[in-house]
Amino acid sequence: MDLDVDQIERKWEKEWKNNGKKESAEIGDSKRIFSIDTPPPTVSGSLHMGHAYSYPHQDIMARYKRLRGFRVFYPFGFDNNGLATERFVEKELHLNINKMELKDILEACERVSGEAIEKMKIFFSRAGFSADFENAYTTYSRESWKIAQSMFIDLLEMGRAYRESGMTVTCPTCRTAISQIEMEDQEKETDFIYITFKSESGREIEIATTRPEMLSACVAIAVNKGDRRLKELKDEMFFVPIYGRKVPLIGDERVIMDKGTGAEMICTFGDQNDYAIWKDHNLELRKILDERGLIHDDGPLEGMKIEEARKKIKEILRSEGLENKREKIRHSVNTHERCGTPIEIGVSSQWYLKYLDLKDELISQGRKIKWYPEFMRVRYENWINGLKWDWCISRQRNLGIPIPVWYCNSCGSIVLPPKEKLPVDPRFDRGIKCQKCGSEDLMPEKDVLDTWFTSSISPTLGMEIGGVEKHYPMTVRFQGHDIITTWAFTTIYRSLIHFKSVPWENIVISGNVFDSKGEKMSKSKGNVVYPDEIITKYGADATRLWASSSSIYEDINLKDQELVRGRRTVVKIYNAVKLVSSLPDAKIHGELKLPFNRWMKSSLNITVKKVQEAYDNFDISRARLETDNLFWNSFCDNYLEMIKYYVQSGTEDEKMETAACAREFAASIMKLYAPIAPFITEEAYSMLNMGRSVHSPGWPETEEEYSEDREDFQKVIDIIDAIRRERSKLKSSRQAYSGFSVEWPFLPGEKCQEIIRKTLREDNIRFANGEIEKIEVLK
RNA sequence: GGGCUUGUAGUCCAGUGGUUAUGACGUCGCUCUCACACAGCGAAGACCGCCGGUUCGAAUCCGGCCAGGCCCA
Repeated sequence: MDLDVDQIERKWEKEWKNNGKKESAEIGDSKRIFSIDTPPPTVSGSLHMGHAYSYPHQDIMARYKRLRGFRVFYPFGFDNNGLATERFVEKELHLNINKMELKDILEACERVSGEAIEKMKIFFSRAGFSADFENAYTTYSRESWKIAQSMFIDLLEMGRAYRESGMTVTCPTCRTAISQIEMEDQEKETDFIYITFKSESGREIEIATTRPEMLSACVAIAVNKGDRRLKELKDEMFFVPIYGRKVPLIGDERVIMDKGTGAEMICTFGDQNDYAIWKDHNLELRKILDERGLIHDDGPLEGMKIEEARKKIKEILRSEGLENKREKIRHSVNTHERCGTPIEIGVSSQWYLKYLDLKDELISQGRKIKWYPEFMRVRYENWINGLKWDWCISRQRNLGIPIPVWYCNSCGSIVLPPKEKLPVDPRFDRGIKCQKCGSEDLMPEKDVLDTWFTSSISPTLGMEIGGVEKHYPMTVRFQGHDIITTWAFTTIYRSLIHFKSVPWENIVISGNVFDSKGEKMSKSKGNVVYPDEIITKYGADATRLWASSSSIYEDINLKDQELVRGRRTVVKIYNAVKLVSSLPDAKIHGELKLPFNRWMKSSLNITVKKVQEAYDNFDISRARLETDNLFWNSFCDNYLEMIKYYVQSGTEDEKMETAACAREFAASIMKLYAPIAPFITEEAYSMLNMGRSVHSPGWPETEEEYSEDREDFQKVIDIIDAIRRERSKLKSSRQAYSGFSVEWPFLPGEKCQEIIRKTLREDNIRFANGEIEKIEVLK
């Protein structure tokens, strides 16, 4: 008969909800706190397998710690703030956000993301997560605004936040400035165009460029300082093809000699390298890109988008014979991670958070946190060492927490709202006066804060909004290795400047999920599998068992076989407990007499200790492995086979002792599995009539008992195994033999001989003490 | 290009110096035995990526190479 896993899981999901179980707040010892800083999932469509893989790890630890009597703080949030959500809503409603009123945009975002969050909650509940969803926060709530704005003002007052006009990295598609955090390198194939510049005196120099559309912004030609052309041509001025302006030749060590022709054109804001050279040589400013990413060259490219302009200028260069050569090259381009658009360099006023001065401190903060695994910290440090610019936190978008600032038109000072007035939205709120001159003629700041500005204070949000007692630093953060440089980094940074503390004592890094072939899942490849499909097919417990099947930090492929194994474990648990639950409901009194009870008790205690140590080290797969071994091998394959005779036909004492032991052992094993497979263990626990929930505090004991008996009895099991092997060799179901003769270096006692006979259901087994292990079949 | 990391039976995954390398999926026998055929018992299947070194002894430590992955340029 098939076990209806789905029905069982739904039953308990409902039961837990109805009982109004407060999973986070009141349970456990208030002096022993285990708090989890959960990365709020981004509200941008459906959940992916990465969520189904890494969120169970947190939940398993939360459940384990509750069993151990800890008070667990497990707040949960949803990230509905910022660009990702705004773009999601845009897509979902087929909106052209650029043509809408700000108010309408924000309203649409709030509505759509609210619906998406409800759907996500349904999934998290179905998957058996025990986080505090009742008090779930969102990163865009009024409370979040208030906290984020208040902290922004703190940063301003401590001189960490500043506004500056300078080079900015912008995304022409998303039409906003972005930070280094959001940049991503991508290999792209591009045309490398060779163009000759001629001088007034007819001398020539050939340059190569991947961005011919920037020609009208060209303000110099640069070669390496060691290039002989620098001496030969240094007094020449060269005409920019098509545009005819004159530009000088300069030398700079940053120009790579063997790339292209060794000469390149320097445009204002061509790329970061251009910008640096432009700045150091005090070259002319030529800005040809506007905020919308359109080119203004007062020439053939006027008003065109970048891609379009590039195509056009290549045509012109070719048709006018100005292009010497065209070469396909692959090179890496900085792009915006959200949309893949190559970034542009511009000049504008933006808000920044200063952190370049804190590199050493940030590294030492990182070292105060215990990383699981340790080597992941290296990535954090590499990232910090590679930081080039302060964190640009202003975004020219609609959805985001407003920067709580006005600018006084009379005296020019920055006007802040009083903290009790927070949250504010300068785009709508009026009635603020300049603190300095009293003027009411203020200009509101229209920019909003980067999403990471809010995400980076998730510990604070969790505690303040999630209704959790102050407990800082939190015990642990779980997250993927792909966001070490974003989430982990920004959180550690914010924690340092606001609280002079690390945000958590531990950080546990998990891997990514790939498809069954080990390839990244992507919509374009069509290999995306969604978590709800998996749960529907295999059940939530099986999915969680899958998530616990290998080391957390390893990338994992979504393989059927591991899910099948998980489901089998669930079925096996159910069946084993079904047998035990049919036995008389007895309690253990005093010393155990039967050797298999003593052996099982001892084996159990050893395993409990190992499992406990594994969980304490966040080594979930190890805990799973040890539990599996004990349950499947010792408990099911041997112990349960042994007790069958004794609970049926043993003496009254034997019956009672064994029934009581089996029940207690099964209940203990359920405790070991409970964090990983919360549903089936709850079902099993109720079948065992244990009264309480398997998830109530309580953990089996670990004292070593009967350890000598365990070792002795292992020899008995060895004999059983050997006879089984012998019997299997006969390949016959018919009893074509009358029994076995066993010669063994170890002679089992009377009771153990009986156990062997009864377990194997072979009445005729003769035992003798011998030198070697020898078994004969009696005809 | 730099850093980190992985490479164990057809497949997945344990194992960090010491006897015949763990377990699962799959395969092949036997068994529908009274919890479970989504099972039990048993069997076959691994030059532990390749090369070299350290060591009495290496899957395990060191170096090089090859092949993946991730992060950063």
